[in-house]
Amino acid sequence: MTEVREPVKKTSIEKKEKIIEKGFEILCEKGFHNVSTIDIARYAGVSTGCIYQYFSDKKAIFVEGAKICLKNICFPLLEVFEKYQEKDITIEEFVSRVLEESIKKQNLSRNAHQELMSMCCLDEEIQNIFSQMELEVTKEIETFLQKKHFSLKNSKERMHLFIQIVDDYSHEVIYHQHVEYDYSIMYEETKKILLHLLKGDL
Amino acid sequence: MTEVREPVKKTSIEKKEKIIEKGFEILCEKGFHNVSTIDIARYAGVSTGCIYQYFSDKKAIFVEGAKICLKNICFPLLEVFEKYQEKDITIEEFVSRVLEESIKKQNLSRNAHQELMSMCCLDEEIQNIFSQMELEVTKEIETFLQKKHFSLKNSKERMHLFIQIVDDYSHEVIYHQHVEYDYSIMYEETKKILLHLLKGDL
Amino acid sequence: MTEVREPVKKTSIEKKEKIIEKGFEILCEKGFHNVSTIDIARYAGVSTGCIYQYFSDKKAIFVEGAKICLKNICFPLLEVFEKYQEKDITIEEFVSRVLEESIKKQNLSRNAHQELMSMCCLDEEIQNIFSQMELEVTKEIETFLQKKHFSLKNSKERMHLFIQIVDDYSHEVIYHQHVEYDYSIMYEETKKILLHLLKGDL
Amino acid sequence: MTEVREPVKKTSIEKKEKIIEKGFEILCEKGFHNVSTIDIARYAGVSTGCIYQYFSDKKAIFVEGAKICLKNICFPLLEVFEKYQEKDITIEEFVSRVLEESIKKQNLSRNAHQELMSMCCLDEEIQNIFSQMELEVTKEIETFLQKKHFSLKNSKERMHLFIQIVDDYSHEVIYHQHVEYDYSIMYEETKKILLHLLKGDL
DNA sequence: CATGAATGAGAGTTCATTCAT
DNA sequence: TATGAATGAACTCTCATTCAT
Repeated sequence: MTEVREPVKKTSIEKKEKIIEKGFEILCEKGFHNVSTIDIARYAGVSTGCIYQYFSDKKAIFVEGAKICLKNICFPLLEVFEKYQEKDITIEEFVSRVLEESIKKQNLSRNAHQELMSMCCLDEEIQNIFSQMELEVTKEIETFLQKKHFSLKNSKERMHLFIQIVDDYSHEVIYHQHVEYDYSIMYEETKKILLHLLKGDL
Repeated sequence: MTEVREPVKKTSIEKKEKIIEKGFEILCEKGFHNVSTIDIARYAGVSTGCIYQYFSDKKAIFVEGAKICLKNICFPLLEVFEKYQEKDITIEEFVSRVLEESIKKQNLSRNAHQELMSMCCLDEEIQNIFSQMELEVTKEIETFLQKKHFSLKNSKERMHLFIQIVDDYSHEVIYHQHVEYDYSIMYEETKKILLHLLKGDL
Repeated sequence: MTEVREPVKKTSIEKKEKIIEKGFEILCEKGFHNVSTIDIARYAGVSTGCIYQYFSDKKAIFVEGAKICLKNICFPLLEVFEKYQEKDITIEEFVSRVLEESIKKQNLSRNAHQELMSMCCLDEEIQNIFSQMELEVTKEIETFLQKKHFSLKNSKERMHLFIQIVDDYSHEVIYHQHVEYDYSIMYEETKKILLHLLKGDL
Repeated sequence: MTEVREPVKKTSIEKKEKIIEKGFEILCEKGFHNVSTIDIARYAGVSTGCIYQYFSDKKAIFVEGAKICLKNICFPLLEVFEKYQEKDITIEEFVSRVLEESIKKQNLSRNAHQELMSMCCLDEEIQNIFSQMELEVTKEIETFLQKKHFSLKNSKERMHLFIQIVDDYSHEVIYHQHVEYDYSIMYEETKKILLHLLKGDL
């Protein structure tokens, strides 16, 4: 394996970022195994050789992209938490914001989520990134609840369920589109579960 | 594509079944794209040519395996429903049985679930199999509830959430093994949500 | 290579003949390399194993078929020679009959000729069969001419040209179908050449 | 099918040409179906991957080679026509030159002709290349004759016969080598036919 | 004798990675 | 640094041939 360099020149940094951005985009759109490094290079507007200057292999591009993508998904949620920590917002409104924000962000990276799930299942490195992110969000919500003077029993486990259900919901809304389901009802039912998870009176 | 034959002789049927069983096993364990047809043949104890007598291509083996695997996951659940339809079982006990059965079955096919999720995301054929199975289970639960004289509001959407959460739970228990979580607490919290989904008083 | 048996039972002889007939037919129609032994077996209504009882390999079927096919093409010509040896037929009429008969026969085995030419070029065994046949026809024409009291100078070489041109003509008429050519004119021009080859007064 | 690139660098152009030259050579020598892409690569001194950079598949190499080969066969003939258009050459001498040139060229590409005929019979693409070439030569001869003030009846059909017989002759001389024939006699007889075709007084 | 399931070497083709320019 | 032509191992799939039944 050729030595991987870290770019220092401004133009080089931009090049690396371009590869991550465009590379992750096309990898997610077409699926990791259906995209060649030549495709990535062409799509990012660089040469194949250039890719191997900044990345050890094809997977590394995906991993870098995944990290950024997850941050982009998580940060809006974290922002919601922060935004409403000081304000006089009800828990009900909070849950609504979280769901809305989650859908909004997943919509921005439709295919990304599919491919992320795929890779997550098969690749330990990606799995760890996921875990790490979940922990961060979990902590943030707990802080939020404490500030709101909610003392939650079994908070860690409930937060996990909370995140999982938020994720399931937005995933279902965006992709599956089961024709049999009424998504406004699904929304209400999901909200009820989330609320009870936060309120602790299940 | 060479014609695909359906085996009639007993030994041939066994051979086809062996390819599905062993093939699906190794495909799930190592990931679809990390296993060659030669690997599958060797692992199943047949020749590569033999594989192409009964399957049009590599994916066909996975699809056949996936169908059986999903049946194996779903049937135990359906059995639970049937088993307790006539008996004097409480809803609480019912939910416990469902969770236990779900974990038991997923344990039998650890890696399968990971690879299934992967492929499900990327392949429409697998997606449809999943959808079909969910519908079947949904109907079965509804029948069960009717026999128990529960009339459920928003039943379809709740059933979807029910199945999803059961699946999340057993998946989490088996794979993620987040060290931070207390799985007996997770179990209790999950049960509470499931119960409320069935009772309708959320 | 398993021993090849010569069939003795009547049904077996019929089976071998069926394989040659049907096998050669499909080999010519689709091209030697585009037909598998399984195709041949199915088309001839026998098992693949059966083929290897009477033929050492796939090529052997083609060779046997080619021999018969060439006989079928040559014999009608030879018949023409014989038929008109005793009768009071003019050389002009004779040439017409030869051309007509040649076309008629090639029409009966359209694709055969194409595939024969292909194989002839690449395979010495087929080449020899061709040479042998040409010699036979050559001799026959000479005999015919002697009976008609034509003593021909350079007869062997002229006969070769004769056969070649007859073959070219019928091949052109049947396959090429160049839209630019008027085939009745081609017929007349060809006849003139052939006549002069026989008459010796070129 | 991976995209096919057109080489621009001098070394790459040479590489592509090498593949055509050497590839066509070995394909003709051993027969299209008896040569693998690995054989071609090895014989041309490149990697298998390199072949697929410049050619969509194995057949494409053959087609490119065939085009060049046919040009090499036809151009010397066309040159003969041009060369003697202005000069005070007799038709008799002209025919001699054509036959000599045809043999000379076919000798340079012995096996090519065999394989070309094979493929021509089975592949429409090659057939078309052949037809195209024949038309070109036909036109050229007609032009030649007009300049010599020969007005030929049935010129198209006669030109077709002319080309066919030239081809037959040189093919026979080079390959068949029937021991029974005296090739100097064959030469004289062929010349007579060709002359009469041009002179129109058959 | 007949069968056709099984074999496995070998086919054409792809693509992550390298390296001379 | 940047390039993209070149590499060749590895892939999926085919089919002439064999052999247990």
